[in-house]
Amino acid sequence: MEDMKEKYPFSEIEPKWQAYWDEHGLFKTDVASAENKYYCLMMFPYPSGTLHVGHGRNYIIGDAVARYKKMRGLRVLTPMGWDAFGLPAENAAIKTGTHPRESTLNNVAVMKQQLSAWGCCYDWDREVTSCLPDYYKWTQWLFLKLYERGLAYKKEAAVNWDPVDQTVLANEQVLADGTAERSGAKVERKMLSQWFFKITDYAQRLLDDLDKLDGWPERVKSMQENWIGRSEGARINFRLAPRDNGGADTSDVVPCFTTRVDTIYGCTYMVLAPEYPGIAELVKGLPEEQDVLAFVEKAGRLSAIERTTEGDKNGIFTGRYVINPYNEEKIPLWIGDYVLMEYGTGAVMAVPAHDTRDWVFAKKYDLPIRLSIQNADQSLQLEDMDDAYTEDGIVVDSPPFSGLPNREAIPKMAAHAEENEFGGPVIQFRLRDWLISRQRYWGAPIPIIYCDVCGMVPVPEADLPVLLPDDVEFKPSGESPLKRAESFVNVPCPTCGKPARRESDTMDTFVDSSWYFFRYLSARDDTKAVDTTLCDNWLPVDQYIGGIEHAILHLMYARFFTKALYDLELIHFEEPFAHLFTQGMITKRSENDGQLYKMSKSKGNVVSPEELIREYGADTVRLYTLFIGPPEKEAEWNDAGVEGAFRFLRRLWRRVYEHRDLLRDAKALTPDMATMEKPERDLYRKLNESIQRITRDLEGDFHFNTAIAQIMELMNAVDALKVNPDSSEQVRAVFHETVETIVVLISPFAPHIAEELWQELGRAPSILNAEWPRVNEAALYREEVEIVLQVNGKLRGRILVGAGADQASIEQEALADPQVQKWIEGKTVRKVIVVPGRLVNIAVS
RNA sequence: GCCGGAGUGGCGGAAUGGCAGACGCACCAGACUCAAAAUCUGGCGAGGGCAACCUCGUGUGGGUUCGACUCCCACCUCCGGCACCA
Repeated sequence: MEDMKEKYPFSEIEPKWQAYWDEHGLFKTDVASAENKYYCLMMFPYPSGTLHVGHGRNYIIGDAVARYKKMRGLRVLTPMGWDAFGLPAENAAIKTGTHPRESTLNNVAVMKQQLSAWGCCYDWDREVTSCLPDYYKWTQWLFLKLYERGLAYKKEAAVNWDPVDQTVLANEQVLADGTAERSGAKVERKMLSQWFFKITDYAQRLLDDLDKLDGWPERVKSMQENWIGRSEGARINFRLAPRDNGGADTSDVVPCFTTRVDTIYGCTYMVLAPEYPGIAELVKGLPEEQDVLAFVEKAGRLSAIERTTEGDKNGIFTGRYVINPYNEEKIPLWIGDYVLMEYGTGAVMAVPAHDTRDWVFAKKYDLPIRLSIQNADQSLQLEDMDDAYTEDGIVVDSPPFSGLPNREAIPKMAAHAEENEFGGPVIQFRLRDWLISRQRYWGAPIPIIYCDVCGMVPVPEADLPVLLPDDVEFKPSGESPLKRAESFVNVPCPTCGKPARRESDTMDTFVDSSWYFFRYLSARDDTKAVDTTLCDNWLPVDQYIGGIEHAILHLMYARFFTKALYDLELIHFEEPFAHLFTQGMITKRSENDGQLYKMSKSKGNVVSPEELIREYGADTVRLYTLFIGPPEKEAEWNDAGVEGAFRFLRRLWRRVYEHRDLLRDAKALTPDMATMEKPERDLYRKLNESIQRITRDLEGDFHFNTAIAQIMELMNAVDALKVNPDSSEQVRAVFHETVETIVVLISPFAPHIAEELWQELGRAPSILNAEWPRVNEAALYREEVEIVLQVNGKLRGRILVGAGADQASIEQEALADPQVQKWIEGKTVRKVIVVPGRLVNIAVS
């Protein structure tokens, strides 16, 4: 063996061990057996080309978990792949002319190299790349399966239009402030015919099954719950009052949804969304016609954000009336821009006395207001109110329901609607169907053909994949660039053979990422999308690791896909991820304004790993990243902190170097508690306490920061032992065992140095095959324990007592302690609390 | 407004209801050195005291308890999600 280098030679050993792991395929997993399986999954990245240390946290955490679990004897599956379709590559192509496939695959190669330089190991035999035909063929196949089941459908709807990326977006991809999640553009509304996945069919199941996800963070579950937005209420059909002139109407019912049917006797008007179907019909020939149509037209031009600015509500009277089925009252029918067509029925029963929005609208347009709920002391007076009363109370002026507490009235009044066949209880969700069409090139083509004779025809499975053509001009025009590719668009109809046209839109890239974790199990299988048996054996994923930014988007879509595949009987489980870990973002102060931001080029606060790895090595970057704070929380990157991690690894290296001869010779020695003196006995106890604590930290929620702190403490204790070649046999034995154990304990975090030192200590590589250290319970025993002495809860001293000391004698000793004497002198001892092994608290007065 | 999470030294952070501030960073002092770097040793919440020690201290105010960063109630601030969703 080569002589050990004095200076920690990270730049030599790191590439060496990376090559070793690669050659020996240490993370290549045979999935034929699922015994002791552990599926460790990291969200696969978009290959943007360069990773910064903020991205790195995800992979470093995942790699540490995978290494730890492997050493615990589990058969770990850690695959990696690429979410490789997406707009950045296409936008770059527009600017530079480089084909997205080329730039994407180049970026994949670069990022693979980066991951390797971080020491992150994967089973690359299972690599999936979503932009390659062997993957997107199956994305298309799954689309067809959803289509067959009616879960993929096309409809005309008001959709979110991103004017910068020139494409439509799903609701999930629009932020609360009305800007696009990706481009930051202000989203516009457009009426377009688009493809949707019917995720709303799964709303209740997606909500219910959140309860099963014990391994998920509460906040992610709560975010999904908010997003799904279930509310219980009632559907009530108001009758349209006939025209005065007796003219006919296409429909004579206006249904509405309400969660407050108890207030329906206070309903004084009704409001329709401007997009409500048939408004033109409704007002035809009335004096109000022109004004109403102008109002509708104007509302339609406003963006979602302009329309939904709270407070300002605009409306117009239609000239028509509806009849409240509870009291047969005729009330005016209005149109209001605050009513959403997408929620409920697009019609709202307005109860200004008990709804703040209706109150504002009624005041503005001088509409009548009527109380139908009274407060507890019956003191509500309309004249005194300056806002709606939305609290609970007693139903009034609502025969035959008057006098009921309103919460009790709700089910009774809904049942009344059902009995009389003008409505009944219903559940309403906020969740909308998932819009998946994108008017862009770099995505999986939607496998549908439009034939003038046969209509919409799915591409036959045998014809998959529908390949993306290469010769396409990328100019964004608001229509898919594929639409201008003649050879792509013009195809014979698969059914009748007549000339037909292909769908030219591509799928949202979130479709690709909704099923990749199934594909890892059979990535090279060209006969089917997913392998049912392998998936059933290896899923749900034991540990999923990724960013909180996907709390709703990807994680909801993937759950939906899993349930849909379950219904298709392609798999036999309904939730894909048993445990979810969302790591916090790494932030850094911007040099521009000194504020903390997520790392991004535009903020000028990006730390790239290359320079750090060159200067300190990958193990230092890994150790610091894991030590920076609790991994689920945000953390601020601090360059000085990196230095600290480096110092620790260098110290560990030096300690082994300094004592290399002693360590080699001590290999044959065994720690024996019977012959240990106190100093090495203390270290031996500390060693075992550390193993216990570190294991607990990792088994819990991956508390790497405290685990690493514990290793540092143990190292401090090693140094305190002051070992030298003349030390006793037991000192040398304990020293050897402790150093060797430190190397094993640190190996998930700093694997390169651990491998090198492991070998230096005369062990055969790889350390990944080493067993995780076990606690020697006997070593934890203390002959003497320190007892803290308190008087009235304040620390007044400490004593050492034998481990077996009984409460009475501890109490006696405590009371005899001079410090304690001082504080209880002249006072009455009222109570003495003895917590064995911990403290004595003496209450005096 | 509703839902979720968090407030601890100069900084990142640690503490099964039982010694608040582990570990690291920064800083200060000392050793080594011609010197520097590196390394090693020690100190490092605030206030008081020559000192032994004492008082205060985990966002604020109450409460439970022998004992509260930890549990309960009310509130403040910050972060995230939802929000004209009827």
